Amino acid sequence: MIHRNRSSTIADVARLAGVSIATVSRVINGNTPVIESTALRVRDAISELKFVPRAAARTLASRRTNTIGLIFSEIGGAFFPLLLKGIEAETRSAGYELLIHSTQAAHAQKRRPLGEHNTDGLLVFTSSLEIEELRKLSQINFPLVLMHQTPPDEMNTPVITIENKDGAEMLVSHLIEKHARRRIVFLQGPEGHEDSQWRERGYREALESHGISFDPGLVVSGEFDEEQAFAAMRKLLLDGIEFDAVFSGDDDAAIGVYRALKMANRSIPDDVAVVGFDDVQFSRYISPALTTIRAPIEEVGREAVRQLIHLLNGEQAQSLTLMRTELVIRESCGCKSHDSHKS
Amino acid sequence: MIHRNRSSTIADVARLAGVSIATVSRVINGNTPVIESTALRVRDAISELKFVPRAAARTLASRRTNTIGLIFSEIGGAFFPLLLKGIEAETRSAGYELLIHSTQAAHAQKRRPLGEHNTDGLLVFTSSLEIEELRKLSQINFPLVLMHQTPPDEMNTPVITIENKDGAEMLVSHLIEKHARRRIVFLQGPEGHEDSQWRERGYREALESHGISFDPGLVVSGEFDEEQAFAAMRKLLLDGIEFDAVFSGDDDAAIGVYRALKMANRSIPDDVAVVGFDDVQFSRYISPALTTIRAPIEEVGREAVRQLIHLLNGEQAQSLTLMRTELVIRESCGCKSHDSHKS
DNA sequence: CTGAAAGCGCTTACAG
DNA sequence: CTGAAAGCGCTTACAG
Repeated sequence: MIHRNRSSTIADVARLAGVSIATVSRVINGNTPVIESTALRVRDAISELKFVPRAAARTLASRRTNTIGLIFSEIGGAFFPLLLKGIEAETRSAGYELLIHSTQAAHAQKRRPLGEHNTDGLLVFTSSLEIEELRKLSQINFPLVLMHQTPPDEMNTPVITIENKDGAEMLVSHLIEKHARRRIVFLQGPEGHEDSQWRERGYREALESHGISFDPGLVVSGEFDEEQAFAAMRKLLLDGIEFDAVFSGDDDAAIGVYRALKMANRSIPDDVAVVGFDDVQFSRYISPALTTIRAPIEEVGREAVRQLIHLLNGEQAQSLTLMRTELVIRESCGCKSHDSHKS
Repeated sequence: MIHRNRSSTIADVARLAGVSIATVSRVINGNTPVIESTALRVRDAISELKFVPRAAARTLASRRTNTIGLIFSEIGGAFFPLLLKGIEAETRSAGYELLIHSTQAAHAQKRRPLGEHNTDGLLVFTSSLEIEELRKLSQINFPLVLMHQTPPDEMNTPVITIENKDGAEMLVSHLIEKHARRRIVFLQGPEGHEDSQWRERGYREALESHGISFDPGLVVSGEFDEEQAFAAMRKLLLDGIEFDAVFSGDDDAAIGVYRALKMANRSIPDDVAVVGFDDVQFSRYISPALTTIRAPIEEVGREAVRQLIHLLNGEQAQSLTLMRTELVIRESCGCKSHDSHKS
């Protein structure tokens, strides 16, 4: 360990200001009235000594970590930055620290990385935590907010999610109504993925309300993943399945769909219209620009923090927050671009 | 505050195992020999009580936070996820926690969000921290590693950065040699941005070594930003400046360049070749696919953590780590795509 | 190899 | 409004 001249503590401040450490603590926390003149002396001493309270000591004494934990599975995807941005901003403005953990490369960890021992509450994205883990946390009443995942009934944990079904329905209805498509492929996400299930429901309802009968042969698995979607489309093409549109499940998968169609010399959107979901950064830049659903990802993050903070304050939290989604029409559906962003 | 039945402490474990808390501490930390049979009893007690040590108590007692801090300015950009991914993985595998702070929306914070009071060391990206702040931390010998930023001479802080100059030189030489371009615009990044300065140097050396004289009229500011780059290109075009290629400074700026050129009906790459820098996610998807430099961003993050950990262990750290960059040839330079990823 | 005890740096009843 | 003191839950010399 490198030698560092011990930085000052609350005792140093108290001595310099000529008060007790209790008084220093009170002016720092501002939760108990302190006579202004002494408060002033304390503040002077604090800035003279450049005193910064140790987080660990405060946590230990107050039994609050003042920290929120975020558990996410795929750091590094196109989805994460936006979510994180919202969460970071809101966490910070509420005066909390943010501890992040990715369960992605989860080598059997001996110690739970995030939990009651180092956070006051947890934000959990989709299936980044085993349902059993969630249940345990819920049982000890540990403050928890889920994003894009509904908890088991008995778990009464607040969840923030988006209008997946409405979004999907808008998308598919648009293909049917404006572009006269009737054989629309749907690429499912990972097994059990809730976003995918709702999107599929929206897809089916759109078909139904337009009198198009559901064809199970048009529903295949794209895993919300470029490569998987590519493979699935290749197979469909090789099998000679007929279709005039693809709802790729999400934007990442749309990339794979584009590749497969181009390889097969099917033009987008003339031969096959393609639509995605999420509106991540690259969606407007691919060619043709992707028609998709804008999900308010950053706002999902912010709202999740807000609900968690309600919980931390012992207040009531909203058990379900459903965020509106919005149709973003570009070119891959067959429209001429409406996107104000493009020239 | 919600009531939670107090979870078990080291004292509970000690009682159940019939040993002192010191012994429990020793088997947890494994730094002092403990006879196997008692160690076993302790481990049993730990799992029976589901004991997890409080981070705060350990920190306070050991005077180590076991936490690394990351200071970054622009969460939410295309660059951040990759960097974070590398940092997260390496931090975790070294057994440290990661605390993240974005200085982006830095409302005057009363308390330094990350520092000696809550971390053992800090990772700082580019200019996300004032040089004065850096100096203060350096003066008290606080472990610090910089990314993409060289410290003032007296500061002897390790830095991890990439071969900006080489990369830029490869890019510009490619334009000159393979595509016979001679009037190449360079879009600078933000004022004082080190990456930009090196890239400009590479640009100039490439010109020089090919006997092309430097024209200051071709160097304008794009700020590594889509909108700024768009505006800069518009102006160049309106001013009637002649050019046959653009090195946009980074990939984000390339998007703005594309828009401006398309708006002016200049074809890419026939009329104007365009190259970027970074190889972020969207670069292969835009049309035409962007020729750029691949920077090993994730590896920069990992290496930064490694160096910081050397510092934390009181070992010598490498004062400068320069990561290789790689030319990624796609279509915007005028080549037919070499990118194995595309069909 | 193990225990008793001091101490890490704060917060917070409890008195006054 | 302010102080003395207990206590938060660990780690780590110091003895033995």
